[in-house]
Amino acid sequence: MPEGHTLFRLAAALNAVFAGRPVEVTSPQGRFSNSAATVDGQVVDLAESAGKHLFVRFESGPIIHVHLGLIGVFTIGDGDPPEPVGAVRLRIVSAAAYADLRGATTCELIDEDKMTTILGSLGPDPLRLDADPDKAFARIHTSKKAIGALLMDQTVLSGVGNVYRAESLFRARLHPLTPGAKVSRRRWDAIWADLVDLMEYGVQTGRIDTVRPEHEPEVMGRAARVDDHGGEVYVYRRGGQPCHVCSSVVRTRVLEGRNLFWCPVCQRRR
DNA sequence: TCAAGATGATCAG
DNA sequence: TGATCCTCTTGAT
Repeated sequence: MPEGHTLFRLAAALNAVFAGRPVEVTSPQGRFSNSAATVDGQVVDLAESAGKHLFVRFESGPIIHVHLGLIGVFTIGDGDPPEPVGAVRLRIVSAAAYADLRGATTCELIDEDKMTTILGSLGPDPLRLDADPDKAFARIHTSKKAIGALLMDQTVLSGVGNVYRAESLFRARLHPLTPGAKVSRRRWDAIWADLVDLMEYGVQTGRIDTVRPEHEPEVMGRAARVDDHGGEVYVYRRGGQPCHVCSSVVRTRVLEGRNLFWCPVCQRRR
């Protein structure tokens, strides 16, 4: 259930149990069997994330590339693995731990060149130290598309999903249908800095909390958890409910196939 | 018990 | 833009 912070945490968790160790790699479901056999028994070098992509490198060269998509889940456990439950596409097992992958959009074995191609297709990731927000602004600044759509475009910016989109635009008090070309440099710098802050918090806690005491203390008492995927939020999945800040009814509509949420007063169109 | 919807992305038309 | 992939949770029946 991924936005960028989920993948970042996942890479760290996989490194903690598998990096530098030989692992058994299987595909109980069968769809990854041939590729699994190629790396079965090999030593894991390093797991790393970029945007919503996850890469598990093996010392012998091959790389497992995973994209969880909308519904994929990678679970990690200690000790001996249980009998596979459901469709386990990929299972990695070491002497002390195991990891099961289910429901992923992508699970494939790739080489260094393919990984370079994938990384090259992605916009800057707010969680990576080498990320360059100028690259994203260059795309946004010249686009007629809505900023709400541009933030979700992984070639513009990587790792941001529907929750961070809705919440970062609310926190910037920016209407999601504002054309990219009308977003000023100053505005963009503030959104980027906020995304870095929100996503680093997400890495630390495993939750998406965008209403936080240090940001807006007066709102804390009114904010309510939406569900377990995240924490206290301003507008995400709150369509039809009152805005925590101004009490206006939070709006919702579908934009490019994804649900969009905003407050029509706090995020007034200009 | 069952259907719908969900933090995503790709492909066809 | 809609269909599709795939799994899990939630809410309706």
